[in-house]
Amino acid sequence: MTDSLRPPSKFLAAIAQIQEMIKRDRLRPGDKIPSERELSDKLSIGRSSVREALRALELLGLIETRRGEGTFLRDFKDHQLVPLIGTFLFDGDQAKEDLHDVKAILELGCLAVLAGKADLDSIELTGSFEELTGKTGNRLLQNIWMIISNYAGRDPDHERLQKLLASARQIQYSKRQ
Amino acid sequence: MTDSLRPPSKFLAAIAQIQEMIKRDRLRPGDKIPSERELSDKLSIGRSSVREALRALELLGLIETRRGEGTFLRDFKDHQLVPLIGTFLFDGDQAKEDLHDVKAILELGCLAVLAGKADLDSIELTGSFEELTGKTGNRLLQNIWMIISNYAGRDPDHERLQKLLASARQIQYSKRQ
DNA sequence: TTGAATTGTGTGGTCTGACCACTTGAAGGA
DNA sequence: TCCTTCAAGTGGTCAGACCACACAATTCAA
Repeated sequence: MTDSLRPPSKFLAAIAQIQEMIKRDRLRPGDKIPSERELSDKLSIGRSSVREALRALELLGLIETRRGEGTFLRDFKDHQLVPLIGTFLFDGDQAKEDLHDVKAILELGCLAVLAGKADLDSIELTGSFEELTGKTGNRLLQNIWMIISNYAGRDPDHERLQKLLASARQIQYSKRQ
Repeated sequence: MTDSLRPPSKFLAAIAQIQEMIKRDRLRPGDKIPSERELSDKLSIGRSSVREALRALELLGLIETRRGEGTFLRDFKDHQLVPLIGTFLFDGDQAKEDLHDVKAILELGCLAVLAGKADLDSIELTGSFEELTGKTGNRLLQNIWMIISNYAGRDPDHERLQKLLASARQIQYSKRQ
């Protein structure tokens, strides 16, 4: 007997089954998922373990719980995720630079994506960058940028944006050739 | 009375205090953190709530628990995090494209960072991209790329990498002017 | 009839105590 | 010395009990 005898913890099992349920029932953000007691009953898992799973998912920002009402699927926003991870991950000062670098990378990439959709020359850099990420239609990119940006702090540095835009235009032109 | 009357949940409080303890005691990956019962005692929080916090941190890949031994700080790797998030986040087919786009963006950015450090011309695209992300020295970038890449699946598409490298070189050259 | 107050039910939030399974190391005996 | 045994500590899980809260139905007074 090597291993594989020990079944996955109820905690993980609960997460998996909850996920499956969400998928099977085609639940969308905002929808309500069964109560803790009901889940405990249906999955034959103690309420404690169900709660551990739900709390974990909540910390990930995937669900939202409202006392007296229930538990709801959440839109992947307003996550406490990264500030949290950041606390663990970043200690020194180097981290701050990393953060800004990644942010810049995402923004440059965002512009590059837009370059493939429309003419960059027509893009106005008036509002926040958030609008631009939205225009890409790439939800994942948008989400990651929001996460990073939220943690990095907003900087209305228009000069930097102009430089980014310039770089992006170069990419665009090079693709045209 | 507007609000702010309701104290943060014990669950979140536990997470916060555990974090603080880790920071205060200068705990490093591999170190052992106090047992659940001890935490429950020290923080004056029921063991259930402590467990909810620990399970959440475990799902994030921040800690590791070994039955009979204890709970240990973990290096931010091998996280189950994103396959999980992905299951929630991605439904349609559009998501797959998003994923690859973001991956490409990160890789382009990675090259751009390297362009600021060394000569891109000397970079060899032999091994996996993982090496390159490591060379940037940007842990965050590395981590995010690993997450995305892990979920997007590895593709040894050298042709695409060459194109990326070309774009990166352009950026580099434009900066030199 | 209408409106406000009450109550009931369902929900998440938390604690406690009790087991079980497992690891470790110390105590004991061969 | 070496092996066995066992006690203590740890995470894993469960059941039950409350509490705080939200909501809807009900009740009762105006």
